[in-house]
Amino acid sequence: MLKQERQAYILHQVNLHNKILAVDLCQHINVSNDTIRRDLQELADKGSIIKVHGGALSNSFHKGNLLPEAIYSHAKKQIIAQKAVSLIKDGMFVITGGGTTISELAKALPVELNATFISGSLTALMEYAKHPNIEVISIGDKVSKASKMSIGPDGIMKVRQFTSDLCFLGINAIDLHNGVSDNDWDVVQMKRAMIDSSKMTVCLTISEKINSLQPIQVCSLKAVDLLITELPADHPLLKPYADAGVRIL
Amino acid sequence: MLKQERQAYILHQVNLHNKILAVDLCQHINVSNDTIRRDLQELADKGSIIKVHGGALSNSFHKGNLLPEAIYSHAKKQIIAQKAVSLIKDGMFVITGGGTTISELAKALPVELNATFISGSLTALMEYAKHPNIEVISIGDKVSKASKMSIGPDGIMKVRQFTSDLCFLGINAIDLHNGVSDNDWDVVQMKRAMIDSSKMTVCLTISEKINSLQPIQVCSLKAVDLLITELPADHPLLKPYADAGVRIL
DNA sequence: TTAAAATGTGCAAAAAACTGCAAGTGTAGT
DNA sequence: ACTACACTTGCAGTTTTTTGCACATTTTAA
Repeated sequence: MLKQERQAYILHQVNLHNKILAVDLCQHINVSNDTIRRDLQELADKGSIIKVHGGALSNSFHKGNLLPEAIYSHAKKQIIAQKAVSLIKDGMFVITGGGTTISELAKALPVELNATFISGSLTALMEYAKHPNIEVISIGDKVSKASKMSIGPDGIMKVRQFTSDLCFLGINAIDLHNGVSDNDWDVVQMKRAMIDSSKMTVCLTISEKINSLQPIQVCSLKAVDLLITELPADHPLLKPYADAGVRIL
Repeated sequence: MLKQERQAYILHQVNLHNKILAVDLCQHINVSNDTIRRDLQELADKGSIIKVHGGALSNSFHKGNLLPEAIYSHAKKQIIAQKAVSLIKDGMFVITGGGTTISELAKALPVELNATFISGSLTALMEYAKHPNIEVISIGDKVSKASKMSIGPDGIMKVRQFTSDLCFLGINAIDLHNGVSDNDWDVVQMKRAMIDSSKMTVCLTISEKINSLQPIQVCSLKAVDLLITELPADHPLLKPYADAGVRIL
């Protein structure tokens, strides 16, 4: 087998599987691993692949999969935010949790929107406060370091004083049997209070968290009025939830 | 599984769930926890994640969002912050306003300090929440767009429930006849409540604001226990205030 | 305070990589 | 045909990387 032929094969395999082991190539092509190593080195020098100890990775792994992974999921959250924004009408009272998805929601709010936003998340509040026409109400209490949220009985009591039109929660895990679940007891208490005090509960999550489970249940599926992901509403992954009575957006 | 592949997976999981346990990773990837620990260490060294006992956290939350250089008279405010920090002892309850000077104070707090900080300023709260040993209590109410502070009767009532050891206020104007003055009615109400509810009131300001006047009086000079500027305590500009009974630092 | 879990460190085995070298191959010019 | 030469390939010895294990230490939780 010719050198160029061999390298073309390697490149093909790498791009196909996103990775390749040097030992596998040795067996497949039946050449010494020295030859394979030299091929990988040349391809890496040309920038066609990324050579690592034990084999090689596709370029898309770093440049198209890893770094943009953050951007990619960022894009997903923007899609989710757009859908969520469409639910908010002038004059509404909206209570929200925290997290990056909610921050995206805050950034996506149209400037002409007149509404009142209630939250205990410092990051979310900062975003809301930048908007010109939105009333912002901060829920105060002891601030949780992990979640950058005010959490405690005092805050929960304050939340219960409101009756909001919408409750937006970025969620960490949801599955058919256990509903929405999370891993922070105090945050869960706050989320429950938010759900109880609003007419409609909307859960926001990227699809990767669908069908995952965390130790503490926030609420059952019945309590979720609407589920928003970056996927289209008729996506098969969401079908079971639609069947269980959750509206999908 | 290749090392880079593994680390990419870890990074993905961390960014997805905002946290990950080392033991879980061991099971998922099926390698020894030594390997996982080394991976976490490397990722943490690169700054991709934050390594903690038992696993790792996403660093996306903890990145600072204020550029220090953008703050006016940044160096002077750091000097002020250093002086102010020297007043805080372990176990104290400290109530603070907002503004860039207070943010500098927050950044200058020593990591080993154990104290409780109370504030209604979103920016200040964000800074306090980054510190490991500080209890943070958020005062909630309607958020003022201009000052990024929670302000209103509810918040004032909450402030009055505390008796703090120290009250730090960044001030906009101070002069001999009118004492401390400001230009935002709601903010002034909150500042008054903070002064009333603490044993000692400390005013922080850069020297440019000394001998200036704003429309609304916050408090008289008598109510100010301590005045901190970037100038040395015996500077002639401050002499009249010392004569009037204000301690200078 | 005590027990369990997690961490750091040193070490050793296995895998992989690097280096130099020699044998094989193909090409071009004489 | 034959030689010179560049190029490729495989081999052996050494070095580096990776990984798991044992043990002492630290941290956490009850």
